[in-house]
Amino acid sequence: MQLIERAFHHEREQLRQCGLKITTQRLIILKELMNHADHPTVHMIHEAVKKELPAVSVDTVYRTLLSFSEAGLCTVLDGMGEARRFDPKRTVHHHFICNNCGKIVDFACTEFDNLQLPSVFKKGFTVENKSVRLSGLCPDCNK
Amino acid sequence: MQLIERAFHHEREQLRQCGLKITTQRLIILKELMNHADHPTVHMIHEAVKKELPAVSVDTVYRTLLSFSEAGLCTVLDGMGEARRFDPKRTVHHHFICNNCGKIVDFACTEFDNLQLPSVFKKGFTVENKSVRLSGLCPDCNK
DNA sequence: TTATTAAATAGGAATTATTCTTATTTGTCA
DNA sequence: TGACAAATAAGAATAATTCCTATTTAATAA
Ligand SMILES: [Mn+2]
Ligand SMILES: [Mn+2]
Ligand SMILES: [Zn+2]
Ligand SMILES: [Zn+2]
Repeated sequence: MQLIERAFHHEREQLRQCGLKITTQRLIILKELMNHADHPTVHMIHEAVKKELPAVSVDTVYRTLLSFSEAGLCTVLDGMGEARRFDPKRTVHHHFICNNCGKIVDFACTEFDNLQLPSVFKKGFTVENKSVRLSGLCPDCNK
Repeated sequence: MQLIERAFHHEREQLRQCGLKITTQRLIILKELMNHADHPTVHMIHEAVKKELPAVSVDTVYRTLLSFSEAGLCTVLDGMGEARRFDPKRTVHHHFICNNCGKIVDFACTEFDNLQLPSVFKKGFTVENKSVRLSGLCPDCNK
């Protein structure tokens, strides 16, 4: 555990800032998540983490990634009929999802970001998230 | 089956226009779907259909609703980490999803509908669907 | 530093949504 | 009416996610 002690300065600091207890599992999971620009699933992160921590449980990966998203360290992309995907990109952006291969492509859309919400949501609702979702076929799947 | 023979004129016509074989199951499932303005799940439709057709299988409801969506008779709202929801509303609209109770609220957003897609998608991609997704708390869940 | 304690974890079972398999039934169309 | 492809029922299989419980561990106060 000396290795862990020495490294993971950045991860350690992020957890501390979020008030999350610092555990070996969390440090490694956080580092793995930040290494994946491709919206990884729990399964992908679990596989990667097992290389450094063979006994880590799938439940821990789930719990940890969900607590990261609650803490604002990442976001969750629910659905697509498939497994939940996690997104380490912290800046505002949107997603195109390929209906054939499931690939997720990030894009920006400032015009949309600047749109006012419909007035229905002015009262009573709390809108926590606002995003554009495109779907269709990616260039690879378009033959 | 005389009842089915006589009624379901509208459903029968819709199936015919889509080139879908007309079966008792499809007629009843279609009618039920159109009765639900609240984005029903497969389970909800299955329960409703069983009242008229007790032996209908869950697999048939799945298969049928998916073929309806392929035929354009409805759309599928994948995800939310929960069960797939089906949407009989045929006009362009968008959704707010309550993170607490799961309720889905329709809304229109013409300004968004009129936005140009980012230029990334001009070449190579085929964008089949384009929508806004809001999430947060609905008035009921906001205490 | 050490003892205390609440939080985190491993491991596996349970749950739930969805898909698959196979034998049987049913529309469609000639 | 008869042939045949398509649709269905029933239940098994698969996969994602959550739950349960005994054990371990990080934070912190003495
Ligand atoms: Mn992203
Ligand atoms: Mn809708
Ligand atoms: Zn693709
Ligand atoms: Zn709600």
